[in-house]
Amino acid sequence: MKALTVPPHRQGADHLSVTFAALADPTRRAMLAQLALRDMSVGELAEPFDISLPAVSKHLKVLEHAGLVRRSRKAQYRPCRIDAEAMKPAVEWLGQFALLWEARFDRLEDYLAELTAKEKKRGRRK
Amino acid sequence: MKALTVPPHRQGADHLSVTFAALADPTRRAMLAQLALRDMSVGELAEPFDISLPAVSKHLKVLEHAGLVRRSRKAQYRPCRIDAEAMKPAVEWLGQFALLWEARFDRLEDYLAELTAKEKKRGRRK
DNA sequence: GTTGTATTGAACCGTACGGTTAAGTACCAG
DNA sequence: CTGGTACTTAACCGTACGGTTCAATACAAC
Repeated sequence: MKALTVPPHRQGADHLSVTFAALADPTRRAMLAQLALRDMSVGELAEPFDISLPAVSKHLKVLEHAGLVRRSRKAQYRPCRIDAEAMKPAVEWLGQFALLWEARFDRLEDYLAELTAKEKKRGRRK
Repeated sequence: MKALTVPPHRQGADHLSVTFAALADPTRRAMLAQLALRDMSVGELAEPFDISLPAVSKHLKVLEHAGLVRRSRKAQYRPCRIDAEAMKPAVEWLGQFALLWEARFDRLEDYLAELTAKEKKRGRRK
Protein backbone atom coordinates (compact mmCIF):
# COMPACT_ATOMS: atom_id res chain seq x y z
CA MET A 1 0.00 0.00 0.00
CA LYS A 2 1.28 3.32 -0.92
CA ALA A 3 0.60 6.43 1.07
CA LEU A 4 0.92 8.23 -2.19
CA THR A 5 -1.37 11.18 -1.82
CA VAL A 6 1.65 13.26 -2.65
CA PRO A 7 1.68 14.76 -6.09
CA PRO A 8 4.27 12.57 -7.70
CA HIS A 9 6.15 14.48 -10.34
CA ARG A 10 5.10 18.04 -10.81
CA GLN A 11 5.20 18.94 -7.17
CA GLY A 12 8.38 20.94 -7.10
CA ALA A 13 7.35 23.03 -10.07
CA ASP A 14 10.52 25.03 -10.54
CA HIS A 15 10.13 28.61 -11.59
CA LEU A 16 11.21 27.99 -15.16
CA SER A 17 8.54 25.35 -15.61
CA VAL A 18 5.93 27.64 -14.10
CA THR A 19 6.95 30.42 -16.45
CA PHE A 20 6.96 28.31 -19.59
CA ALA A 21 3.66 26.73 -18.59
CA ALA A 22 2.14 30.16 -18.13
CA LEU A 23 3.28 31.11 -21.62
CA ALA A 24 1.94 27.90 -23.14
CA ASP A 25 -1.54 29.25 -23.59
CA PRO A 26 -2.64 31.59 -26.38
CA THR A 27 -5.13 33.43 -24.19
CA ARG A 28 -2.49 34.22 -21.61
CA ARG A 29 0.00 35.28 -24.25
CA ALA A 30 -2.61 37.59 -25.75
CA MET A 31 -3.22 39.04 -22.31
CA LEU A 32 0.46 39.73 -21.88
CA ALA A 33 0.57 41.36 -25.29
CA GLN A 34 -2.27 43.65 -24.24
CA LEU A 35 -0.61 44.48 -20.96
CA ALA A 36 2.57 45.36 -22.78
CA LEU A 37 0.72 48.32 -24.23
CA ARG A 38 -0.88 49.56 -21.04
CA ASP A 39 -2.11 48.52 -17.64
CA MET A 40 -5.62 47.19 -17.74
CA SER A 41 -8.40 46.14 -15.42
CA VAL A 42 -9.64 42.58 -15.44
CA GLY A 43 -12.78 43.55 -17.31
CA GLU A 44 -10.87 45.40 -20.00
CA LEU A 45 -8.50 42.53 -20.32
CA ALA A 46 -11.35 40.07 -20.63
CA GLU A 47 -13.23 41.94 -23.31
CA PRO A 48 -11.51 40.52 -26.41
CA PHE A 49 -12.02 36.93 -25.30
CA ASP A 50 -15.05 34.74 -25.53
CA ILE A 51 -14.60 33.19 -22.14
CA SER A 52 -16.23 33.84 -18.81
CA LEU A 53 -14.81 36.25 -16.28
CA PRO A 54 -13.83 33.53 -13.84
CA ALA A 55 -11.79 31.92 -16.59
CA VAL A 56 -9.98 35.21 -17.10
CA SER A 57 -9.44 35.46 -13.39
CA LYS A 58 -7.85 32.03 -13.38
CA HIS A 59 -5.55 32.91 -16.24
CA LEU A 60 -4.49 36.02 -14.38
CA LYS A 61 -3.73 33.99 -11.32
CA VAL A 62 -1.47 31.76 -13.38
CA LEU A 63 0.35 34.76 -14.81
CA GLU A 64 0.60 36.29 -11.37
CA HIS A 65 1.97 33.11 -9.88
CA ALA A 66 4.61 33.05 -12.60
CA GLY A 67 5.51 36.63 -11.66
CA LEU A 68 4.58 37.86 -15.12
CA VAL A 69 1.78 40.09 -13.86
CA ARG A 70 1.41 42.15 -10.74
CA ARG A 71 -1.82 43.57 -9.42
CA SER A 72 -2.97 46.34 -7.18
CA ARG A 73 -6.28 47.77 -6.06
CA LYS A 74 -8.05 50.87 -7.21
CA ALA A 75 -11.61 51.09 -5.97
CA GLN A 76 -13.39 48.01 -7.25
CA TYR A 77 -10.77 47.52 -9.91
CA ARG A 78 -7.73 45.33 -9.73
CA PRO A 79 -5.48 46.82 -12.37
CA CYS A 80 -2.95 44.45 -13.90
CA ARG A 81 0.58 45.41 -14.80
CA ILE A 82 3.01 43.29 -16.73
CA ASP A 83 6.36 42.46 -15.18
CA ALA A 84 8.42 41.50 -18.16
CA GLU A 85 11.50 40.92 -16.08
CA ALA A 86 9.99 37.62 -15.09
CA MET A 87 10.61 36.49 -18.66
CA LYS A 88 14.33 36.91 -18.28
CA PRO A 89 15.06 33.43 -16.93
CA ALA A 90 13.16 31.89 -19.81
CA VAL A 91 14.99 34.03 -22.34
CA GLU A 92 18.31 33.21 -20.74
CA TRP A 93 17.58 29.52 -20.74
CA LEU A 94 16.70 29.64 -24.41
CA GLY A 95 19.82 31.71 -24.99
CA GLN A 96 21.92 28.69 -24.07
CA PHE A 97 21.07 27.27 -27.44
CA ALA A 98 21.69 30.39 -29.48
CA LEU A 99 24.97 29.03 -30.75
CA LEU A 100 23.23 25.99 -32.12
CA TRP A 101 20.98 27.94 -34.40
CA GLU A 102 23.45 30.67 -35.22
CA ALA A 103 26.05 28.16 -36.25
CA ARG A 104 23.79 26.46 -38.71
CA PHE A 105 22.20 29.57 -40.09
CA ASP A 106 24.12 32.77 -40.54
CA ARG A 107 20.99 34.61 -41.43
CA LEU A 108 19.76 35.59 -38.00
CA GLU A 109 19.99 39.27 -38.86
CA ASP A 110 17.84 38.79 -41.93
CA TYR A 111 15.31 36.86 -39.93
CA LEU A 112 15.11 39.54 -37.27
CA ALA A 113 14.73 42.30 -39.81
CA GLU A 114 11.95 40.45 -41.55
CA LEU A 115 10.13 39.70 -38.37
CA THR A 116 10.43 43.23 -37.09
CA ALA A 117 8.86 44.51 -40.27
CA LYS A 118 5.97 42.18 -39.73
CA GLU A 119 5.54 43.27 -36.12
CA LYS A 120 5.41 46.90 -37.18
CA LYS A 121 2.41 46.22 -39.35
CA ARG A 122 0.59 44.14 -36.83
CA GLY A 123 1.10 46.62 -34.00
CA ARG A 124 -2.26 48.25 -33.65
CA ARG A 125 -4.60 45.60 -34.88
CA LYS A 126 -7.11 43.59 -32.81
CA MET B 1 -27.50 14.69 -25.55
CA LYS B 2 -24.40 16.62 -26.12
CA ALA B 3 -22.27 15.84 -29.11
CA LEU B 4 -19.50 17.52 -27.26
CA THR B 5 -16.76 14.98 -27.53
CA VAL B 6 -14.77 17.70 -29.23
CA PRO B 7 -11.92 19.09 -27.19
CA PRO B 8 -13.30 22.50 -26.39
CA HIS B 9 -10.50 24.96 -25.99
CA ARG B 10 -7.10 23.55 -26.57
CA GLN B 11 -7.97 21.95 -29.85
CA GLY B 12 -6.09 24.27 -32.20
CA ALA B 13 -2.88 24.10 -30.21
CA ASP B 14 -0.87 26.67 -32.11
CA HIS B 15 2.79 26.02 -32.56
CA LEU B 16 3.90 28.57 -29.98
CA SER B 17 1.75 26.93 -27.33
CA VAL B 18 3.10 23.51 -28.26
CA THR B 19 6.65 24.80 -28.02
CA PHE B 20 6.22 26.52 -24.68
CA ALA B 21 4.35 23.53 -23.31
CA ALA B 22 7.19 21.27 -24.39
CA LEU B 23 9.64 23.49 -22.53
CA ALA B 24 7.49 23.61 -19.41
CA ASP B 25 8.90 20.38 -18.01
CA PRO B 26 12.25 20.08 -16.26
CA THR B 27 12.88 16.58 -17.60
CA ARG B 28 12.40 17.71 -21.17
CA ARG B 29 14.57 20.78 -20.65
CA ALA B 30 17.31 18.58 -19.21
CA MET B 31 17.01 16.33 -22.25
CA LEU B 32 17.44 19.27 -24.56
CA ALA B 33 20.45 20.41 -22.56
CA GLN B 34 22.00 16.96 -23.03
CA LEU B 35 21.22 16.93 -26.72
CA ALA B 36 22.86 20.32 -27.09
CA LEU B 37 26.15 18.59 -26.30
CA ARG B 38 25.77 15.65 -28.64
CA ASP B 39 23.27 13.41 -30.32
CA MET B 40 22.13 10.60 -28.08
CA SER B 41 20.12 7.41 -28.21
CA VAL B 42 16.97 7.06 -26.15
CA GLY B 43 18.71 4.83 -23.65
CA GLU B 44 21.61 7.21 -23.19
CA LEU B 45 19.21 10.08 -22.81
CA ALA B 46 17.16 8.20 -20.26
CA GLU B 47 20.07 7.21 -18.04
CA PRO B 48 20.25 10.32 -15.80
CA PHE B 49 16.57 10.18 -14.99
CA ASP B 50 14.72 8.05 -12.51
CA ILE B 51 11.77 7.40 -14.76
CA SER B 52 10.81 4.46 -16.89
CA LEU B 53 11.79 4.18 -20.51
CA PRO B 54 8.26 4.60 -21.81
CA ALA B 55 8.08 7.89 -19.93
CA VAL B 56 11.25 9.01 -21.68
CA SER B 57 9.77 7.92 -24.97
CA LYS B 58 6.71 10.04 -24.31
CA HIS B 59 8.79 13.08 -23.47
CA LEU B 60 10.70 12.62 -26.68
CA LYS B 61 7.49 12.47 -28.62
CA VAL B 62 6.45 15.78 -27.12
CA LEU B 63 9.76 17.36 -28.05
CA GLU B 64 9.56 15.87 -31.51
CA HIS B 65 6.05 17.16 -32.01
CA ALA B 66 7.25 20.62 -31.06
CA GLY B 67 9.99 20.28 -33.66
CA LEU B 68 12.68 20.61 -31.01
CA VAL B 69 14.07 17.15 -31.63
CA ARG B 70 14.46 15.10 -34.78
CA ARG B 71 15.12 11.43 -34.91
CA SER B 72 16.59 8.91 -37.30
CA ARG B 73 17.29 5.21 -37.26
CA LYS B 74 20.55 3.40 -36.76
CA ALA B 75 20.15 -0.32 -36.21
CA GLN B 76 17.95 -0.72 -33.13
CA TYR B 77 18.77 2.80 -32.05
CA ARG B 78 16.78 5.92 -32.69
CA PRO B 79 19.34 8.65 -32.23
CA CYS B 80 17.95 12.03 -31.22
CA ARG B 81 19.21 15.33 -32.51
CA ILE B 82 18.24 18.72 -31.21
CA ASP B 83 16.81 21.24 -33.62
CA ALA B 84 17.38 24.51 -31.83
CA GLU B 85 15.90 26.51 -34.64
CA ALA B 86 12.49 25.46 -33.40
CA MET B 87 13.11 27.70 -30.41
CA LYS B 88 13.30 30.78 -32.54
CA PRO B 89 9.59 31.59 -32.54
CA ALA B 90 9.52 31.36 -28.76
CA VAL B 91 12.59 33.56 -28.45
CA GLU B 92 11.17 36.08 -30.84
CA TRP B 93 7.86 36.18 -29.09
CA LEU B 94 9.63 36.87 -25.82
CA GLY B 95 11.74 39.45 -27.62
CA GLN B 96 8.64 41.56 -28.11
CA PHE B 97 8.85 42.45 -24.45
CA ALA B 98 12.55 43.18 -24.35
CA LEU B 99 12.06 46.90 -24.08
CA LEU B 100 9.94 46.45 -21.00
CA TRP B 101 12.81 45.02 -19.03
CA GLU B 102 15.75 46.68 -20.71
CA ALA B 103 14.47 50.23 -20.89
CA ARG B 104 11.50 52.43 -20.15
CA PHE B 105 10.79 53.49 -23.69
CA ASP B 106 7.24 53.88 -24.82
CA ARG B 107 7.45 52.78 -28.42
CA LEU B 108 7.91 49.12 -29.18
CA GLU B 109 8.44 49.76 -32.85
CA ASP B 110 11.26 52.19 -32.35
CA TYR B 111 12.99 49.88 -29.99
CA LEU B 112 12.67 46.94 -32.32
CA ALA B 113 14.05 48.91 -35.24
CA GLU B 114 16.99 49.91 -33.13
CA LEU B 115 17.57 46.41 -31.92
CA THR B 116 17.45 45.00 -35.40
CA ALA B 117 20.10 47.45 -36.52
CA LYS B 118 22.27 46.40 -33.64
CA GLU B 119 21.74 42.73 -34.37
CA LYS B 120 22.80 43.25 -37.96
CA LYS B 121 26.11 44.72 -36.85
CA ARG B 122 26.75 42.23 -34.14
CA GLY B 123 26.00 39.31 -36.38
CA ARG B 124 28.67 40.37 -38.83
CA ARG B 125 31.40 41.18 -36.36
CA LYS B 126 31.00 38.07 -34.32
C1' DG C 1 15.10 -19.54 -35.91
C1' DT C 2 16.21 -18.10 -31.22
C1' DT C 3 18.00 -14.99 -28.14
C1' DG C 4 19.21 -10.37 -26.67
C1' DT C 5 18.92 -5.37 -26.92
C1' DA C 6 16.51 -0.93 -27.90
C1' DT C 7 12.48 1.28 -28.15
C1' DT C 8 7.46 1.91 -28.62
C1' DG C 9 2.35 0.90 -27.75
C1' DA C 10 -1.60 -0.01 -24.91
C1' DA C 11 -4.08 0.24 -20.82
C1' DC C 12 -4.49 2.34 -16.53
C1' DC C 13 -4.01 5.84 -12.53
C1' DG C 14 -4.13 10.29 -10.10
C1' DT C 15 -3.61 15.06 -10.58
C1' DA C 16 -3.58 19.39 -13.31
C1' DC C 17 -5.80 22.38 -16.61
C1' DG C 18 -9.22 25.20 -18.96
C1' DG C 19 -13.77 25.84 -19.03
C1' DT C 20 -18.46 26.50 -17.02
C1' DT C 21 -22.34 28.34 -13.64
C1' DA C 22 -23.73 30.08 -9.28
C1' DA C 23 -22.78 32.28 -5.17
C1' DG C 24 -19.82 35.42 -2.46
C1' DT C 25 -16.80 39.55 -1.47
C1' DA C 26 -15.38 44.35 -1.97
C1' DC C 27 -16.05 48.80 -3.12
C1' DC C 28 -18.63 53.12 -4.81
C1' DA C 29 -23.04 55.79 -5.37
C1' DG C 30 -27.44 57.22 -4.37
C1' DC D 1 -29.28 50.83 3.58
C1' DT D 2 -29.91 49.58 -0.98
C1' DG D 3 -28.33 48.80 -5.27
C1' DG D 4 -24.87 48.33 -8.92
C1' DT D 5 -20.25 47.27 -10.55
C1' DA D 6 -15.97 44.51 -10.50
C1' DC D 7 -14.11 40.75 -9.53
C1' DT D 8 -13.12 36.06 -6.93
C1' DT D 9 -14.26 31.57 -4.83
C1' DA D 10 -16.46 27.16 -4.90
C1' DA D 11 -18.04 23.24 -7.00
C1' DC D 12 -18.17 20.64 -10.95
C1' DC D 13 -16.95 18.62 -15.77
C1' DG D 14 -14.15 16.57 -19.46
C1' DT D 15 -9.75 16.19 -21.36
C1' DA D 16 -4.63 16.41 -21.06
C1' DC D 17 -0.42 15.19 -18.70
C1' DG D 18 3.23 12.56 -16.44
C1' DG D 19 3.87 8.45 -14.54
C1' DT D 20 3.53 3.34 -14.22
C1' DT D 21 3.54 -1.88 -15.89
C1' DC D 22 3.19 -5.24 -19.28
C1' DA D 23 3.25 -6.57 -23.92
C1' DA D 24 4.80 -5.86 -28.72
C1' DT D 25 7.89 -4.45 -32.43
C1' DA D 26 12.50 -3.90 -34.84
C1' DC D 27 16.87 -5.12 -35.52
C1' DA D 28 21.65 -7.74 -34.54
C1' DA D 29 24.02 -11.59 -33.49
C1' DC D 30 24.48 -16.20 -32.72
